Amino acid sequence: MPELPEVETVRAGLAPALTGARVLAIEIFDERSLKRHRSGPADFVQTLVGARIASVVRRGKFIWMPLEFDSKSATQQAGTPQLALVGHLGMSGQMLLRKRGDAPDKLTRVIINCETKRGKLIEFRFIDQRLFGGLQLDELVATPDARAGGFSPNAAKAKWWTNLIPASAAHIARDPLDEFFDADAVWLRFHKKHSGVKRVLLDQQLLSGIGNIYADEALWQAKLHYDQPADTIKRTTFDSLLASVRSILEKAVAEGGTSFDEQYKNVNGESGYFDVSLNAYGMTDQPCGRCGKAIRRDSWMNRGSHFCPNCQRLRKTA
DNA sequence: AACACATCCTGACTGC
DNA sequence: TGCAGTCAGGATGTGT
Repeated sequence: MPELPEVETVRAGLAPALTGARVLAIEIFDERSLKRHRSGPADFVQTLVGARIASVVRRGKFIWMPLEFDSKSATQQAGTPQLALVGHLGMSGQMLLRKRGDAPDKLTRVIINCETKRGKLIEFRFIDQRLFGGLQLDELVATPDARAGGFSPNAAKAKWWTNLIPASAAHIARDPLDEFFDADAVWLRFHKKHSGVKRVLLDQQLLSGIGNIYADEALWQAKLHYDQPADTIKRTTFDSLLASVRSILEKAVAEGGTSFDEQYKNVNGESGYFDVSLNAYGMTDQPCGRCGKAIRRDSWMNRGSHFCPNCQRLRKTA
């Protein structure tokens, strides 16, 4: 499912169409996609209809759209919290952009009808097979470090929402592609952890955006076993692991995300191409691209860990 | 506090 | 064809 590169591809696809767009109407086909919106589906609709989308922002795997309300500007000035439409793709979510009236997409859970700032009528469709993802309206709060909440292309000029983040995503760490990502600070916490390095890489509160695929790929590139305890890893190894993470994420972003299965789609419903360059994930029994030994898949945390048993060995220190 | 684990869900695909 | 079993890239709450 979607990890940082897929979510960024979606964000980048949504932004040109949705920035400045106004919400006209909402169709809910499955309320479970709104379960994280605590005030209920009716409140979701009532609040969101009429709002204008100010931007599309991402941190890690979270996407949010700061909202502006013409009719409520007076109360906003009086201290009402700023709101954002927050989305998470979970394991199987997609966010598609369609023209009003286009053929239906399977498993569509919510449609948000919008008018773009150029006056085009479009549908933002939230599709989700497993319902682990969802949409919600959430209050924006100040970031703890008073810097940008997340990535968006028009954040260069400070806007009212620049240094805000949805409360529900405030605990999510900056991702390795974030311009304010602090490698030294991450190292300080990383090297004290006794858990296996893969578990630590997947901890969104330490660094965000990495999921099972890119964890396996980065560990393969850095020649680390998934269960190598983080506190046995030297700073130089951590640095090269981080360099691997960054280069893999950047490459995947440049290629528009992975499409290992049919779940991941960009906003036009198209798959990415990164799967051709996977070295570990999904390569069970295939020869390792470095040494030729068969890639192994271990059952791990209710999912899979793919690694080369020759290149990626558990060591006393790494 | 830090860590490990169970749990939330459905649909597509595989193999008998 | 039908059906049971398997699998899936995440996040969170709970218990130790």
